[in-house]
Order: sequence, then C-alpha cells, then structure tokens
Amino acid sequence: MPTKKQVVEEFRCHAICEAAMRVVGRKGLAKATVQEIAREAGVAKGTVYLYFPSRDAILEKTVEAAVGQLLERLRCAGDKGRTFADSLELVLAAQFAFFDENRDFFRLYFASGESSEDRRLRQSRNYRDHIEHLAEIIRRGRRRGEVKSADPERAAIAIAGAARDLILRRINEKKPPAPEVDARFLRELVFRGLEASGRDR
Amino acid sequence: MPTKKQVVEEFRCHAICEAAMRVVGRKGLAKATVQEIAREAGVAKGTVYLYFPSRDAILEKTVEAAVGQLLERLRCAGDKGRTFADSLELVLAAQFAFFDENRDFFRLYFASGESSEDRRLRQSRNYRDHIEHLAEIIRRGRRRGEVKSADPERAAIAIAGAARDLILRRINEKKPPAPEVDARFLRELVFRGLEASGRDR
DNA sequence: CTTGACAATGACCGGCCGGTCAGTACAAAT
DNA sequence: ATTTGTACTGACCGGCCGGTCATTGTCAAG
Repeated sequence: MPTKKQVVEEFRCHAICEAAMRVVGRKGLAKATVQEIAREAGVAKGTVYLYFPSRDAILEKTVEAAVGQLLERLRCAGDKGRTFADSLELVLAAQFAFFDENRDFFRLYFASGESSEDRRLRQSRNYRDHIEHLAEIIRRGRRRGEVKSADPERAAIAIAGAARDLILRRINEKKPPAPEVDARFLRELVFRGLEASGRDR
Repeated sequence: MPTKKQVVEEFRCHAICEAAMRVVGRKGLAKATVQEIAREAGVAKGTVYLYFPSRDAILEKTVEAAVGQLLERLRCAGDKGRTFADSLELVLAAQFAFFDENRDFFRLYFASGESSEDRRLRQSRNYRDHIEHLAEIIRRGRRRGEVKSADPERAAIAIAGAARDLILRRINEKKPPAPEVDARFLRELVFRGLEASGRDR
C-alpha cells in the first residue's frame, strides 16, 4: 500500500518527466535546462531537486520511460505476427507509428544528444533489449525455415539502424507516408532483398 | 601563387583541425574545449581565434574535412564495381575500413554530438551526397535489370543507417571482423534478403 | 489558535568555457 | 639603433547553468 507521500512523489516525478519531455522536444537534450523543465512542470527549480538527485537523472528517467513504453509496444506487435515477415513488418510499423506520435520529442532526441546520455542509451538495457528482441524474431524465423542462416544479432543491428534512419527521414518530412508503407518497404528490403526476381524485371 | 601568409594560414588551420580531431576522439564533440584543442595543436587559445571565428567553425571544418575524405574514398570504391552487388559491397567495405582507421575520432563523434553540430551534419551536403551516391548505385543496378523496382532514395537511407549501426557495433568491439566480412554480410542482406532460398534451408 | 513538521521556493554560488584584448617577442624596414 | 608591423600569447571577462540552502508557505494535529 503506497503512502500518501509516495503518491505525491510519484505524481511529481511524473509531471517533471512529462515536462522534461516537452522541453527536450523544444530545445534538444543538451540545451534542456533544469530551470526550464521546472517552469514547464509548474514548480520551482529547487523542487525538482527534491525528487531527482541531478539533471542527468531527470533526463535518464525521462528517456528510459519513453523508450520503455516504446519497447512494450514493439513486444506486443512482435508477438502478433504468425510468420517472420509478418512479425517484422508489425514491429516496424509499430515503431514508425510511435515515433510519428512523439515527433517533437524524438526529433531533438535523435538530432542532439549529450555524450553521457546518448552513450548510456545506446549501451543501455533498452537498446540491447530491442536488438535482442529483433534477433529473437529472426531466430524464430530461422527455426521455422523461413529465414536463411545468418548472424541474427548483426542482422538485428542492421535492421534497427535502417529503421532508425528511416525514422529520422520521416521526422523531417512534412507528410511522411503511413507507417505501414515504410514498414512494408523495409520488410521487403530485408526479407526479399533488392535483387530483381524473375517476375519483377 | 599563394603568398607566404596564406601558406602559414593553411598550415595553422590544418594543425588546428588535426588537433581538434584528436581531442574530439578523446573527449567527444560536446566536451572538446577550445583550450584543449589549442594545447593539442601547440598554440595558445588566442591563436586559434586568429584562424577561426568560433569554436563551432573549428569543429565544423574538422568534421567536414574528415567526412569529405571519406566520401572521396567511397566514390572511388563505388566506381570500381562492375555489378550492383559488387559496387555496394566495395562501398561498404571502404566505409567500414575507413571507420576502423579513424576509430577514436568517430567513436566519440557518433556517440556524442552537440545539437547544432550533429544536426548540421545530418542535413549537410556531405550526408545528402552520400545518400545520393548510394541511390545512384541502386538506380544504375535498376537500369541494368539487376535490381527490382523500389524507391532508391529510401533504400539508400536504409542501407546507410544499417551501415552506420554496424559501424558503431564494430567500433565497440575489441576485435571486429574484417571490413570485407561485414560488407559482404550487409550486401547479402540488402541484395538477397533474409528469406530462405531453396538450397539454403 | 498555535505549533511544528515538512514541502516548496528562488536567490545565490561556483565552476566552466567561449571569446577578447592588452601586452610580448621578434623580425623587417628605416 | 630605432621604429614599425604582426604573429602570438594567456590572463581575464561575462554569461550560463547545475546544484544548494535559508526562508517562506501550508496544513494537520493538538
């Protein structure tokens, strides 16, 4: 049973993270100051330090929360597909859609980044989990004989990277295609490849 | 005919950029201070400002120079291949090799990054040129009937992204595979795809 | 109403760093 | 020898921002 104090604490932390998200969306990770996050959250700067030990902790938790939410969705999407191609496409579509919804935040999250933060993210549990998730989907496909033999982890990294850059592209486009379109495109690319097939040429 | 003054200027600028490259490799883009760049170049901080108007200008020119060098190599590599698959593999191998050679600089160049800088790079002529180069290779393959119909620019972005993340992976590995191995891997992935072929299952 | 505990505040501090500029050293010109 | 020109120096400044803490508000218990 959470005490009243814990409830307040939870509420404040959440409000601060939400605020941080908006500020980062506006200014970028490096230029998001504690002062502005506090103002955005409607509290004084000192108050922020009642709930977080440091600026880095705020940003870390904020990013962690957002990314955690994303990974949760991707996991669901991945479980829905019946074949490898399905799973992959669903995961990619979910990912594109998520970033479409969080455009502002992620535009600057990607575009900027502070050394300590960005590095932590890339080596973080979240990133590795994401890669591992993709790798697992590939391995499952392999077991079913749908996918050829290849280092699943490296393939996962390549797919994640491709998706990442497509997301950045989408973010800078005024009217990007529907998430499903790009998802289908990338699925086709990594599953079938670019090689001209008999009927296609 | 360059005057003596111009020669000195050229020499100093070059020394400062070289120094900046080493400092960025050590500390990351965001934490590379003018003071340290100056020390590394063996001049006083004030001297740096005789040759560059601002810190940003130093970093911009440094990155621009390094990336320009890279693109030059990639262009050569791309021209050597006779088929689409060849060209792609050669370009990728050249890219992996280049980053292997400049490990320190690019580790922190990628891992950190300051908002204004990183953004400028991504939207820079260099990045777009790289994408355009890849897209052109794809289009050439398409014209020869080697490659199926697909948006060449989006495919180029995806390939560049995949390569980028593989590079980051390689940079963090103590003993990465030879550049050619990863190049072959990625070429296989985007050209043939992951789908199990008849003989492979 | 008083009190005391604690949440909230925001002025302030200190360190950092980009950028400046008065001064130095040294060479060339007179 | 003296003056002029100039490449170079590095101490210094000012602004910024993360983090602190003495003060102020708030409210529930007595």
